[in-house]
Amino acid sequence: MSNEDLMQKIVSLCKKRGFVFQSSEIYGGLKSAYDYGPLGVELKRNIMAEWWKAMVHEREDIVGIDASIIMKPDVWKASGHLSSFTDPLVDCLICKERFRADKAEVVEQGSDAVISFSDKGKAKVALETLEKMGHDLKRNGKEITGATAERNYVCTNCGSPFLSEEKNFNLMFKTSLGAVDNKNEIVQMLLDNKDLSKNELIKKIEDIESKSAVYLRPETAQAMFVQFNNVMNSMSMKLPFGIAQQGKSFRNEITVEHFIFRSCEFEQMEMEYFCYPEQSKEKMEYWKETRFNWYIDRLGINKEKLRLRAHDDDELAFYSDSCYDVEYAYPWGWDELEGIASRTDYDLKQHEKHSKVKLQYFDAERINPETGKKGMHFTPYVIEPAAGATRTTLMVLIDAYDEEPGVDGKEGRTVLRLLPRLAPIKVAIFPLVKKDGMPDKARTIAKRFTEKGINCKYEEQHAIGKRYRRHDEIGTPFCLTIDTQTMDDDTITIRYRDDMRQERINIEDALSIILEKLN
RNA sequence: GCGGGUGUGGCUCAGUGGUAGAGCUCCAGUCUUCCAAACUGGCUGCGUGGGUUCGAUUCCCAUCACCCGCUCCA
Repeated sequence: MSNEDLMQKIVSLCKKRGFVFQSSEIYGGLKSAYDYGPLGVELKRNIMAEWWKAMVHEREDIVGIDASIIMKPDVWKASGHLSSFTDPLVDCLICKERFRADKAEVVEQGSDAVISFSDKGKAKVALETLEKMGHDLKRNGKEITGATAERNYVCTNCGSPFLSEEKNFNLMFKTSLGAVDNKNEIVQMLLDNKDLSKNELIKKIEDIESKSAVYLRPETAQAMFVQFNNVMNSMSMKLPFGIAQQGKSFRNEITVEHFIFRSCEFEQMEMEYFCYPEQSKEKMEYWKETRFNWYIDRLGINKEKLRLRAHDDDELAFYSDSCYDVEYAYPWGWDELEGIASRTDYDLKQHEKHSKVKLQYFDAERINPETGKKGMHFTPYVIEPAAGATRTTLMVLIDAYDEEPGVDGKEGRTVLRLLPRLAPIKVAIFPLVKKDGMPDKARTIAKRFTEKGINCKYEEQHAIGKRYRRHDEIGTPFCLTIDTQTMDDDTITIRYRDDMRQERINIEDALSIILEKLN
């Protein structure tokens, strides 16, 4: 099976069996937006619950929060997202290349511009385009000359000075808080300033808009820095300690791709681990190992398909002193699942600077080198394991997908070999046939599972074989079947998804056997 | 954003300038006692908007979405 086929099959299975649907499908769909169906929501929640269990419940040193998605814009000014998330993008009108104006090589305004192409043919086509635009230029082989640089940069690809206007592309979703409509104010400003240039007017409109502008968070991390004091004080946290959060984040991605892998609305599982500066190296080692192993031990992912990759120096954000990505071998290649970044004391210090509120830790035992006495305030360093819940869900589906060919003239089957703990439905309970009191008996048994918090599904339609195969396809690890013998001696058959093996067991034992296999 | 491809019932696909079929699924019934059984009957569709035409699912244009590659990815 080719990799492209695999992705198509996953996407198709997701829709067919109720894992993931295209958002707003009946209206033609919305780019990069997906809805989780009845089984998808179970799977995603199970994955996120595993994370929460491992990162919060099972640990003394980490606590969770659930912050609001919209925060005061000052947060994003301090974090740097407002400025660095805004890229001035320009399109080349000749070669169609899109590039960042601030990253283009600087040239002298008014100097001669040479537009060059990889071959004569492309140059010829470009010359025709330019003629249609009303420019009379000369072509010499692969190059076109005679144009003048109108700005202090030209196209990074072909050197053309014929460019679109700079468009500010903000990676954060902007909206406005409050029911007030500022259109009147904008119109009045325009009427009052008819003599201003276009750029000056844009600036003024932005000023008006910014009064009510708020942003959807592009990451969950900032709330954990902003609430540092509240969490530390209310929970009496002692260094090193962590704050964890799961939730939706939003980014106006330039390119969205690979189904739910990169989408504008996505879900994160992030944790900020605060520590003494001198501990940060050791904690980095600890977290990258811990997080890597989580995928193997707690999600049951194939070890061979996971790797830990250190960022090159040129990949590192300026405030970060080291960063590792947990990557998975997706059908399209190795790609990111989680980033574990050492962020130094950058974030807390930024917020301290902007909010004028001290975001520091007080250690009563530590000797302050300045005074030589016990007791010292300082800004902790932070290690941030930031995982994508959405892409983890996709990865789990891909990793679990398997097809078995049919043997002895029997139909082949599709199996999701999910770890039982992650399966949307843990147990399916069937009456062998729909009569002789079997349905009632089966329902009674199903109730005993749901009462224990195990997601259990009763089903009676179709033939028994079809029910088994359908549950293989959605990853249900156990099927229990009630037959005539059950009515006599209270035994049932348990059928295992992975090898289709069947065993006859007592009803009384079913619950404990399955509970054991779920842990 | 660029280039290429795709869009036909729930799924996978076929097909035609005269409003469409198959397999599977689904629903009802008969029958069925363990791995997608059989039989009978039934529901559901040409992504959207324009244009050409007597007539468009088919041709043209636009648009939306998805896939592949490039670009981008704090």
